[in-house]
Amino acid sequence: MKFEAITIKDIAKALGLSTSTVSRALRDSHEISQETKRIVQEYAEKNNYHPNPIALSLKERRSRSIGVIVCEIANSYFSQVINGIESIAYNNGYNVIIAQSRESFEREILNLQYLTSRSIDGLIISVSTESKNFSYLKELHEKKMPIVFIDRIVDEIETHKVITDNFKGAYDATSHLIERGYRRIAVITNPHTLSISKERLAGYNAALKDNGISVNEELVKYCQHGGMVYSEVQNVMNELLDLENRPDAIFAAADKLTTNSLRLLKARGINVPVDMGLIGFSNIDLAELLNPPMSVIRQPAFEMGEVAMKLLLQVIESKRPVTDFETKVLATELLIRGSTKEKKKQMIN
Amino acid sequence: MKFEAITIKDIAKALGLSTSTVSRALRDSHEISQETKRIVQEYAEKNNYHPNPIALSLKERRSRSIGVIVCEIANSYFSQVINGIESIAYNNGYNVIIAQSRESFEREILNLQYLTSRSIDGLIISVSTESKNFSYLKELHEKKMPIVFIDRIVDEIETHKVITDNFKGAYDATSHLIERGYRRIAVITNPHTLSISKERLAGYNAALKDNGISVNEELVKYCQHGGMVYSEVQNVMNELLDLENRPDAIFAAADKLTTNSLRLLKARGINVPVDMGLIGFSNIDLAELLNPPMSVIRQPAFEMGEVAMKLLLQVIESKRPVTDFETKVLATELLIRGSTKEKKKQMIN
DNA sequence: TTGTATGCGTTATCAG
DNA sequence: CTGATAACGCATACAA
Repeated sequence: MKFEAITIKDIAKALGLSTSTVSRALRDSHEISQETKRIVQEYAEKNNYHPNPIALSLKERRSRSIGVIVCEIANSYFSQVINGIESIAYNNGYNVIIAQSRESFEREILNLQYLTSRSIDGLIISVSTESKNFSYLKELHEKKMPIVFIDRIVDEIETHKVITDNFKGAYDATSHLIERGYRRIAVITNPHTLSISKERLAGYNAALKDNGISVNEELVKYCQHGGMVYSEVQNVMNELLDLENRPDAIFAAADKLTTNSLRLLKARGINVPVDMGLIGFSNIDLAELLNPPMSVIRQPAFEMGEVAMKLLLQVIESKRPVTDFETKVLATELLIRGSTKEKKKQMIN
Repeated sequence: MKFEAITIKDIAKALGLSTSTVSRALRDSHEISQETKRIVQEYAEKNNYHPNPIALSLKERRSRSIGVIVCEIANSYFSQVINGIESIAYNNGYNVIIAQSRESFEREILNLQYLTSRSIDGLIISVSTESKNFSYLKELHEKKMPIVFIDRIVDEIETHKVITDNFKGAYDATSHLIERGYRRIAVITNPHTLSISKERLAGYNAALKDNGISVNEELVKYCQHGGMVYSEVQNVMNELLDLENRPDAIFAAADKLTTNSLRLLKARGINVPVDMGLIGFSNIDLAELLNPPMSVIRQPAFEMGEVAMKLLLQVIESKRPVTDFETKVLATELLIRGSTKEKKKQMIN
C-alpha cells in the first residue's frame, strides 16, 4: 500500500520486537517460536500488512513485472496476444507493463530504454515495421535480459521466438483464392524488413508457382507503416485498381491491411468477392458476419501470448538457460466462411 | 538496466569521488564545479548509466507507473481506451500496468491489491459486472490513492469519473429503432449493478415512453457476466426468441452484448434487420462492413482514455486536490449505417 | 565545492 | 529463539 503503508518496522515497534524477528515470523521461519509467530501474523493480518514490493525489488533485484512492446494495443491480433500473456502472468504473480511502438522505431527504442530501466524481469516484443537496426535489442540480449519475440521476430538474435507458420498461412490463403477461380492475385503486405512479411510473401509466391501462375511484381505492394497510415494503404490500393490489367483478387498479409483493404474496396463500390476476391490474415471476431462472410487466415493469438509468457517465465525463473532457446511455430487456421449460400432478403436498415 | 548495471557507486569509485558528489553532478546541481560535472557526466554517458528506478521509487515513494483495471483487454472498446491512456502516459513518462478482472469480483480485488501493493501512483478502473462491494476501493480512496473511474463508475466514491452520455446513447439507439418502424423492442443489458446499465436502461425506457410504447418487463434481459459467457447471452436470446410474442428488434446495451447478439441471430438464421432489428453499443471497427451495415452507438473510447489519464495526472502531480473532483461526460455517437440501398450481387465465396 | 551519514522497506548474516 | 547490522541504489541534510 502506498499511502499510510504499514511496514515491518511499525509492527516491530508496536509489538516490541525487532524488525528481523518480525520479518522472519511473517515468512514463517522455523527459528521463531510459535507464540511469536502467532502474535506477529495476527497483528499483520489485522493491520492489513503487505510487504513493499519496491523494497523487495531493490533487494532481490527483480521486479516481478515484465514488459510487452507491440505496435498497437487496439489491434485485434495484439490485444488477443496480450490477453494470453496477461493470463499466464497473472497466474504466476507477474505484472504486465504495456508499451506501444505505433510502428515507430524511435518509440520502440524509447519504450525499450524505459522498460528496461524500470527493471523489468523480461521482455516480450513484436518489433515495429520501421525497425531495421536491432543493436539495442542485441545489447539487451547480451546483457542476459530474458527476451521472447512474438510474431515479428528478429532472426539474428538467438532467443525464444513464438511465431505461426506464416508460409503455410499465406500459401493456404493464396491457394484458396486460386481454387475459387481467381488468377490475377495481388498481395498487400508489410515491408520486407519484417520476418513475417518475407515468409508470407514466400508462401504467396509458392502457391502461385505451384498452380502454374507466374508472379507479377506489379501486383506486390508494400505498406511501410503496416497499415497504421490509412492513406498509405489507400495509395497502394489505388495503384492496384488503376493498373491497366487490374487484379481479380487481393491477399492482405496482415490484420490491419485486411480490414483497411476491405474498407477501401467497399468505399470504391467494389463488390467482394464478385468484382474482387479478398482474403487476408485477420483476427477480427466478426469476419464471419461480414458481407459476404469473409474467409480469413487466423493466427492463434491468445495461445501465442500464453506460449510466449510461459517461455519467458522459464528463462526468468532460470529453469532454462537463455542459450537453450527454441522457436515455437504454431499453426495458422484457414477459416473458410460463407460457403453456404446466403439468403438474400430485402433490407430495411 | 538490470544486468551488470552500473551504479552511482561504480562511477564514484572509478572517478575517485563520493557517491553524493556523483549524484549531484548527474542532477546538474549548482554546488558542483563545472569541471567535476563534466567528468562525471561524460563518464556516465560513456558507460550508459541509468538511475535505478526501483531505488528511486523506494526513495521518492512514487513509481511513475499507473495501474489500469478493465474487464478485458481483447475488447474493442477497452483496447481503444487503453490506447488513449497509454498515449498520454507515454508523453508524460509514465508506465501503464494492465490488469484484467474478466468480470470477476475476486480477480478485481486481487488485481487491486497487487497493483496498489506494487506502489502504483494512480489507478484507472472500470469495475467488473460482478462487483457490488466497493469497500476496498473506498478504502484506497480514503488513503488518498488517486483514482479515476472510466465508463463503469462507482457513484458513491467521490473522485474523477469519465463517462459517456449513456442515457442519450441508449435513447438515440432505441429511437432509431422506433423510427425504422420497430415497436416491440427488447433490450439485452449488463447487470444493473453497473452504473452504465442503469443509465442505458433509463434511456431505453424514456425513448419508449416518449413514443407512446409501454415498457414490457419480459423484454428486458440481463447478462450477469457482461457477455463474457457466451452461453449466458445465448440463454437470454433464446428466452427472447421463444416468447409467444417475440420482439421485433433488440437493443444491445454493451459492446460484447452487441457482437454476441449479432452472432447468435446469425446462427439462428434470423435475418437482421428484416426478421429482427438490432442496434447496440459497439466500438467494433467493422460495423459498417457488416451485412447489412449495422447502425451502432459508438463511445469515444480513445478520447475517454486520454481524458482519464489527464485527470489522473493532475491528481498525481498534485495540481488538483482529490476533493476537487469532476465528472467528464463525453457524447456518444449514433452511427447510422447502410442508409443507402446496397447492391445485391451473387456471391462466389 | 565535496564528503559523510542517514533513510526508504526488506532480508541475510552474524551475534547473542 | 531473537536482535543488531549491513546491504540493495539513490538523494539529501548536514559537516567540513
